[in-house]
Amino acid sequence: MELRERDQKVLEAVISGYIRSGEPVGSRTVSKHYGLNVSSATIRNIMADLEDMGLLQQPHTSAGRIPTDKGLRLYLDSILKIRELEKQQQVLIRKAFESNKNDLEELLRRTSQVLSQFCKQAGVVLWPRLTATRFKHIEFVRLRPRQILVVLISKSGLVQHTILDWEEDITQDDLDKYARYLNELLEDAPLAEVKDRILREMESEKVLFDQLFSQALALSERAFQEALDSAEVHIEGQMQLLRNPEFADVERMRRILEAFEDKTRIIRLLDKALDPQRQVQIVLGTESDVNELQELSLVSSPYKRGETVLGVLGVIGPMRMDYSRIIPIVTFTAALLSQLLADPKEDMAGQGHPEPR
Amino acid sequence: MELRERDQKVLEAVISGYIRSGEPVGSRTVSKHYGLNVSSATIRNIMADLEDMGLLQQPHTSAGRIPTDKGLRLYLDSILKIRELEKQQQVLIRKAFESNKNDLEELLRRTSQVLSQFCKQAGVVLWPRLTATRFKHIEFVRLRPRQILVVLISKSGLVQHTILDWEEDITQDDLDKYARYLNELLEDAPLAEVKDRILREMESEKVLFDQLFSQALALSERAFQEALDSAEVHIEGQMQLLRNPEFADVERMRRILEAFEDKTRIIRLLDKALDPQRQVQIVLGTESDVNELQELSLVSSPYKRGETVLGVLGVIGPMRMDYSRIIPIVTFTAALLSQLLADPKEDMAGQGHPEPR
DNA sequence: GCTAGCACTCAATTTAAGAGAGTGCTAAAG
DNA sequence: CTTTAGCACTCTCTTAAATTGAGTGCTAGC
Repeated sequence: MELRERDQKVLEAVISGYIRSGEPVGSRTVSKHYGLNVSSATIRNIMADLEDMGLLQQPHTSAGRIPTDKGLRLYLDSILKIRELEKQQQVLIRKAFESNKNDLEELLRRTSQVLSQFCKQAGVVLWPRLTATRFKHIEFVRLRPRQILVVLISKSGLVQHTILDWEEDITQDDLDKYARYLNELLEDAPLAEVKDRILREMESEKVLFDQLFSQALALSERAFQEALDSAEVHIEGQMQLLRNPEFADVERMRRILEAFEDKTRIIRLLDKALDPQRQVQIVLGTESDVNELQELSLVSSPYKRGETVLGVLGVIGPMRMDYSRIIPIVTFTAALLSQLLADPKEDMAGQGHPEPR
Repeated sequence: MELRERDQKVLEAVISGYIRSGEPVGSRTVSKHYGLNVSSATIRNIMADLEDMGLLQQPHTSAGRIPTDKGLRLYLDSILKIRELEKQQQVLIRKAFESNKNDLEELLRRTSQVLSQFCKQAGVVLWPRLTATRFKHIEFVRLRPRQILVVLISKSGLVQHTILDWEEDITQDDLDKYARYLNELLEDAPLAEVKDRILREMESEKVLFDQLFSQALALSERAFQEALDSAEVHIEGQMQLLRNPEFADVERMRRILEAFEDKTRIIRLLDKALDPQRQVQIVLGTESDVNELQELSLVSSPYKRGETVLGVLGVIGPMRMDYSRIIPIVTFTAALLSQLLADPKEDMAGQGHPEPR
């Protein structure tokens, strides 16, 4: 079931017409405005064929056609040609990043704002996986008896804290000792390897006979467990979605926005999109397993430092998005963010120039 | 212009009818369902009087009446009697707090969830003002040359961090010394006084001649400046608002929800409601200066540790909320939170039992 | 001062009629 | 065999008119 050149053209015309207007596209419109020199009747025949193939569908008899998911998928995979982002837009986006606070979290929040603003949809940024960064510092603070606050800082400046309930009370002095020991032991270690390193250390003789060290390691193990599992995502401009006419129905919109409140779903979705191989990935809602997001679609791109993928960023909008406009924005933003991250901080695996202390 | 008993009754009937249904309430309904033994014609006369007084209004001729802001205000201030929350509900709310993680931030997030869930509106919690808590720990980490990450921990377990750009490079060893010095100097100090204490210390002779100390103080001053100014608010269940039929208009709803995205507005609103004198405060949107929230209303209550007001929590919903149900929930939740906070951590001014180290 | 009754108003709902967009099919032309 | 013109048909959307119903204000009588 191969598509001939002309059939592709028609599919493309229907899809881009639908993306522009949100309305079903009829044969007349296609024959007139998309430069195929055939009559509307011919288009109708082709459209009927495409419908048989499951690429188009009719909301009702005597309406125009809209793409099915399958049709959209085909369009995205093999018809749409992705251009580079216009220079002009590039400049604007660069400018939006200018008030560079050097604070990573700030930078990521800004990124999601930029995405949302330029794409007029919801912008999402999945926080860097801690496992992709390097250890910088750990600190224990005794909040009250048997309760310890652990602050973990990655070399990139991400700060994570957890409160641990510990069976046994530890004085602040001891905690300080633990921290000094661990800070030395783990200096500059990739966080992904930290747990291994702790386990290896736990087995070494030196530790086996030192109550202090072994407790420090046990403590840090628990701390890292909590820290490395956690994932965080920042979503900006969800309300832009309300601008899309297809979400005029409040009840439906409410369900969708409620799904956004539980971020674990979004994280799951983004996690799936974290494929370092591909520069851009598009997940149609129907392809995901998140029921509430069926009618939406995600355009995402991983961002990296050097060769290491840190996280993903992207845009969530209605299936009917102007992909030809949004894809370049997303990939450009991802590249720009990667560039901003690469520059002055060396945090990535395999390229550490440990700084002098 | 005094209201007679009966007039009050009618006002109350109209308001509670309107709150229940969201529709204008007619004279027949009032005379039938609200146990005043007078005919609808009499009610009509009274309603006309109340309208003259500016307490009621008609959306159009031949519609029933709805309260004006003034009428609502009068109702809230002098007619509505606030009952205690039903025992049954109390138990449910207590239960919702049970998985007590001891983590303050977690607790506050949970609180806003509870508020949103039980009130079926948006729940908000203004984070404790750092100035109301005590100093626990400060830590400096040199991220890269001339860039320092400051982590500030309050005794209650709140963690704040900022990145400072410093003119001059400081080694991690020196930073550690600074931290030790400051941790000793500021031990258990109320954060509100910390800046004073730093300034005083800066003038003392001991420091004047010690380059190290003076830089430590300068650094910490900048850090505290950033930390103490920041305010944070957690909002949960905004989407519940979409459930209210008066927000069926997507465009209007979008504007409101967009206002939520910029939290500074909400913070300003809550800040105004932070009156330690009153157990519960109600701000009608029209009384606030936030344009986007004109159609909403806030029911809030301060929460404390001991006698110190830490922050505010509350519920944001349409003006037409079931205040008689929501006010008890809000005050109860505030009291419960205060109780949960009071118990095992001693962090409040004037009652410190500093823990042994 | 209260109430029954009635004329009147206005929004919301229902109904009917068109208009418009688009299709599928057929038959003729290329 | 493919393309095209033509036409009947379908279905939605818009508009206007008619109807319904809730509610009011006013008046006159109790």
